[in-house]
Order: sequence, then structure tokens, then C-alpha cells
Amino acid sequence: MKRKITLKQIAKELDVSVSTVSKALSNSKEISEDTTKKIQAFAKLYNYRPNNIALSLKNRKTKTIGILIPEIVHHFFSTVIRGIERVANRRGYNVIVGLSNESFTKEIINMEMLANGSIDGFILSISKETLLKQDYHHFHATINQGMPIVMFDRVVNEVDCDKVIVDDFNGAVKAVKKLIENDCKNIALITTMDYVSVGRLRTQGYLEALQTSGIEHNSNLILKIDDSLDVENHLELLEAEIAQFFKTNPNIDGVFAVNELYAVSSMKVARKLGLKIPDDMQVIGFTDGVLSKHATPSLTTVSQHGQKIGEQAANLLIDRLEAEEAEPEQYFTNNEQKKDFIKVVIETEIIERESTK
Amino acid sequence: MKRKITLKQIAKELDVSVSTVSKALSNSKEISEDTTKKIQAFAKLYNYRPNNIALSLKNRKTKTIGILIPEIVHHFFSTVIRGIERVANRRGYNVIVGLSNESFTKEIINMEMLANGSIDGFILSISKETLLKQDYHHFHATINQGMPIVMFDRVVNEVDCDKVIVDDFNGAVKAVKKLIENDCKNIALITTMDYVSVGRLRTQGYLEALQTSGIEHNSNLILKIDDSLDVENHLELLEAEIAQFFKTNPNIDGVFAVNELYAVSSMKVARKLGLKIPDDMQVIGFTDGVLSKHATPSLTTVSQHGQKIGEQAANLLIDRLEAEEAEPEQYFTNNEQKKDFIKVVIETEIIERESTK
DNA sequence: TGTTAACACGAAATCGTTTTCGTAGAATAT
DNA sequence: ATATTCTACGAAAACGATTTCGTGTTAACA
Repeated sequence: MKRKITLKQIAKELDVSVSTVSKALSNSKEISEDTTKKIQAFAKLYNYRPNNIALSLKNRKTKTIGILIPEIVHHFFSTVIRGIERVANRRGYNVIVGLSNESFTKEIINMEMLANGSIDGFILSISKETLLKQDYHHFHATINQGMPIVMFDRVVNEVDCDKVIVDDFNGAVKAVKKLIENDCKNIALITTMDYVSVGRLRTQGYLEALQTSGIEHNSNLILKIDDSLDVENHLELLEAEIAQFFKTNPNIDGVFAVNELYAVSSMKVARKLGLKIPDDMQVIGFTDGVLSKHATPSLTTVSQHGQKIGEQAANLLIDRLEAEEAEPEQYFTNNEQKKDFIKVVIETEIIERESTK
Repeated sequence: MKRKITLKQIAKELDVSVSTVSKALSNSKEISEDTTKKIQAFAKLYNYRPNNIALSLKNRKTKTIGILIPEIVHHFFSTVIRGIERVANRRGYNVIVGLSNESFTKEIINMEMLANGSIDGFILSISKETLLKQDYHHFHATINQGMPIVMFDRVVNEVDCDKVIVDDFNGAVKAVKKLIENDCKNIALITTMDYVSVGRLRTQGYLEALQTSGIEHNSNLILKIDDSLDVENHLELLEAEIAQFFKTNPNIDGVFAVNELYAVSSMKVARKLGLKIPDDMQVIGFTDGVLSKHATPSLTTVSQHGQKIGEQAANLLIDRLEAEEAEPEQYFTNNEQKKDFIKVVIETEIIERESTK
């Protein structure tokens, strides 16, 4: 079992200096053709590869991106990772992922673990607990240390950085308008608590669509699910809540749900209550994941294009990293003049399936 | 915008040597109480944190684990990652993930990218293309360089390393036996091509269950899906194939599918053909993902416990890394005497839902 | 008073690279 | 024959930390 070979070992073996080896391997014309050939041959034979850590230390950059997300067993987030990984890889970067598990503390711990030299920049989506607490000091701290951050999906105005979001508002508007066009008279909204920004925006979109269509909104038709209870593992609770909601509002003939789970659960409950989808009730969800595609009936949804989000985020981050490299510091002008941060909005798209007419 | 502060800067600022600062921060009793206090106060003020890269270089270990998987938008794999991340984090490690995309070449590129010092060891699941080619030189190469590998799920006998697998064979046996107990007379198997080892094992389990129950197997009842066609994005093809299969074998009253997608698609097709589930046909799938839970009817499946797999794999890897550290090298005895590698088998469990009686 | 031990700190090596600068010897120019 | 320029290479610094070893000062001891 031989450890990886180093420049020093090659140098000793070939009786030249370390510098000579290094130069020969990078085809410096400072080194004679003979020596270069000899060294390169030896290096190839022993499968020499420069040590990344040493390079990182020397260059003061690691060529790796830190991803920090609330959860990984989640179609949307894993799709985003795939997008990030794709462009990162193409542009010569690695990705290292941390999971906050929706916890404020784990988010901080993870950030600190990675911010100490392990990565060149962050791509992250804020945990629910952090959103609830509205404590963003750790983001400010890392930005102040000169480490760029790109936020996606769950972003927040209080932090100055590049952002990639989906057009939650207009996505919701489109969805609800489609229900209206499809002759729904009483459109329900099933959403989360307000502190998750995406939930709030989608709710606003719902209201906007109703208003511009001249429909007055009925607050009884809005169901806010308290996801502090672990819904994913207690479907019964969720379903019971929805069932109750449908029973007290028997006139509902259209449902806009802010995520897949709520949408699919609604369909399930509706069916149990003897309603036919899409004849008696039409349903549109948000996030185009596996569930939407494979549910029966398959679900019409607002697609978020997670992969595109990831790709954009990665490009944004790497662009900034390499810009910094080109014109170091002055990029960060004096404090008055803020850097101009970019906010990319990814358009949503309605994917029509069987749950609407 | 201030860069992160270093020992050297603290030293200069406080007019002591770098060594003194380092020692003071680690509470060495070599340093007087006064100086220690002063240095620690200063360090805290400037939020000093040692640079990970420098530490990695010095200690010749990075405290990070490389994960290399075929695909991340996949319930099973992301669950495994979650398991890995959980114990890695608890034990002070980071994880860096690479995606092979089922491609042999990308697998190699990713390995090489990470093997040059970025990580201390691998946890990986082999890509389909690699399995097909049966070319495992890159695994042998990295192992020979002294970097431990733990394989999970898609493993292979040709490579000597720790492994964590689910008991595919017995899982399949259990599933098929359950169908038999439930009075199914003609049990179909919907599986993948043989080169994916897990598919093969599950197929063998199917055969075994039939045999021990004294049922002679009918090869017409086995449908092998060629997943070289991108099934996930061409559901129609998959469904058409299954429909054809069901039509030519109208006597099928039980289906064992080697993954969720095939199982859910079978249910969908069956329903379209006017069959009631579970009355006319019972279905059991493999892998307990979102689909199984939320399908209607919900799917009885063989659960793989992905998270447990990840946790075991991480523990195995970290144990080995830290053992190496304790008794360096001799751990790798001479070539004759192989290290004793561990193969952990995670038991499967049948989760009964609505698709069986 | 001279010797030794304890204390508190600094210098330097090390991890593996890259890169700048210096220089011995050969080749060329004057 | 002397001055100059190449050629081909090596020494050393640097990245940021830890650790071993050495050393000057003071305190304790004989």
C-alpha cells in the first residue's frame, strides 16, 4: 500500500529539485526537453496527481461550493442540487453539502464548519426555523468575511447577496386563473404558515388572481396547515384536517395547494368523500415532483424548474468568484457603494395533467 | 471587507510569535496565564477560526467523506445521503457529493477529482454503466492508494472493501410469499435487466419463493424492462409495455415489482384495464419512497431503510479511518493477509398498505 | 556564589505546491 | 580575451497551522 506520490519524492528519486519537477510537469520552457521528458514519464508511471489540499492552501481557493439546504430527501431540493452539481462540475468545481434539517442551530454549525476555508462560496436555502426567528447574523458574518452567498427559493430581503427564486407569486396567479377559466366558482387555497416566504407569496398570488377576476375572496376557503407537526409522517392528521375543511365547505370545486403533498392529499380526501376529480373538483399543486407525475389522476402543477434554479445559482456564484479573482477587492468597493446583487427570477410553467379539465 | 484573520496576523498585532498564539489558543500551559488571556480575548474579538485547509494539509486528513452516487433525484439515494450526513456530522466529518449520472466516465472523473487529497474515504454506489462494463480498475486504484471505500446497495464481489447492502434476496422472498399467502395464483415479476445486481437478486428471490411454495414458475410471467430507454421521462412506453404484458397474461393476480415506479405503473395500468386493486390484483413494490406512500391505493412495499444504510456505511468508513490513524499502516499488513472487510446486511421489512389484502 | 531547574517564549520544520529570484556554466558577441 | 546573454536548474518563500526543540531569564538550591 503506497501513499500517493509527491513532488518531493519524484525529485529525490530523479535527483533533481522539487522546483524542477514542478516546472517540468507544467511544461515550463525553463526546463530542458530531456529532463522534462524524463520527469513526465516518471510522473505518469507513478500516476502523480497534485494534492488538492496543498493547491487550495497555496491558491487560497478550494474550487468547491458549499450547498446548505434544509432537507435532502425532497424532490425539489435534490433537483436543485443536481443542477448545481452539473454546472459546478462543468466549470471545475466540487460541491459539498450540509443539511440544516430546518434547524437554526444546525444551519449555523454547518456554515461555520464550511466557512473556515473549506469552500469558496455558499449556495443555500434558508431553514424554516431561521425564517421564523428572523435572525440572519450568520449570513451577514460570512458575507463580511468575504465569502459570497447565493440564496435560492427561500430567500430574504434582509441579506444582500445574489438570489435565484421562482416566480411564486405569478405561478400562483397563473394556477388560480386557470381554475377560474375552468369554471371553478369556489376555489380553495391550501397553504402553509406565513413565515415561509414562498408560502406567503403563493397565497398573495391566489388573492391577486381572485381579485383581478372580480371574485371576492372568502377567508373560509383558505386552509393554513401548521407544519410544525410532522405532517410527512402523520398523513392521517393532514388528511383529517383537509377532510374537515372540505366538509365545512362543501361548495369547493377547485383547489390550489402550495405543494405536492397538500394537493395529492386533497385529491385523496376528495375521492374518499365521493368527489370525482376533475369533474366535481379540480386540483392544481405547486412543484413538479414524482408525486404529481405518478398520482392518479396525475396532478396539474406549477413547475418550479429546480434544476434550472440550481444551474443559475451555480453560475451566479462561480461568476462572482472568478470576477473577484480577476479584479481582486476593488470589486468590493467602499462601504457606501453596495455591490449590485443580482436577483434571477425563474418563470414557472403550468403542466397540465388529469386533475384539471 | 476583511479576510479571515490568521495566526500570523494575531501574532503581529500582539507582538508575540505565531507559536505562542497557537499554543495559547490551545490552552498550552507552556504559555503564561496573562498572555493566554490576552491572546484568547483578541482571538475571540476577531472571531478567529483555524483554517481547515491548512489543518488538512498538516494533519494529512481532511475530515470529509466523498459520496459518489449515480443519481440524486431519487428517494433511495437521497435517503442514504441523509443517513451518511447525519453520522458524519455527529462524528465531525463533512460530506462532499459527486454524481456519476450512471456513467462510467463521470464516475472515474469524479473519483479522480476527489481522490487527490480532497477526502479521506469514499462511500459509493456503482453506476449502471460500470456494472455493465465490469471494469472496476478505478476502485482498485483508489484503494491501492490507501483510500478506503465503502460500497452500498450496488456492490460487486470483485472489489475488496466494506459493503452495506439490503437483503434483496430475502426481501423479494418475503414479498412473494406474502402474495402467495394472500392467495395469488399467478404472480408476475416486473424487473430490470440482469446486470444490475439488485435486480438480479430480487429476481432470484422471486424464483426461490415460488419454488419453496411448490409453485412452478412460468417464464411468461416475468417482464424485464429495458431501462436503457429513459423510462422516467417516457412513462407511456413503460405503461404500454406493462399493458401489453397484462393483456397477454390475463390470469395475473399478483405482481411483484422490483421498484416503486414499476409497481405504481402496474397499478395504474391495471386500473385502466378495469382491474380492482387489491381485489383482482395485488401489488407489492420495492423501496419505500414517496410514491408508495401517496399512491392510491397506497402501495405495499419492501422497505430498504435507506437512512440506516447510510448511517452504517458512514460508521464503517469512519471506524476504519480512525483505526488506521490509531495503528498506522500495520493495519495494512503485507499483501498476503487481506484486511478483513465487513459486509453489513440490512434486513428489509414489508410495509403493508392498501395494495394487498 | 555558582549550579540547576522551572518558566515563558521563539525559531524552525513540516504538510505539498507554485513561483520568484538567483546563479553556475555555456554560448555568443565585441 | 573579455563582456554579455542564454540556458537550465536550485534555493527559498509563501499559503496557515501545529509541534518539537532550543534558549534567555528568573527562581531555587547547595
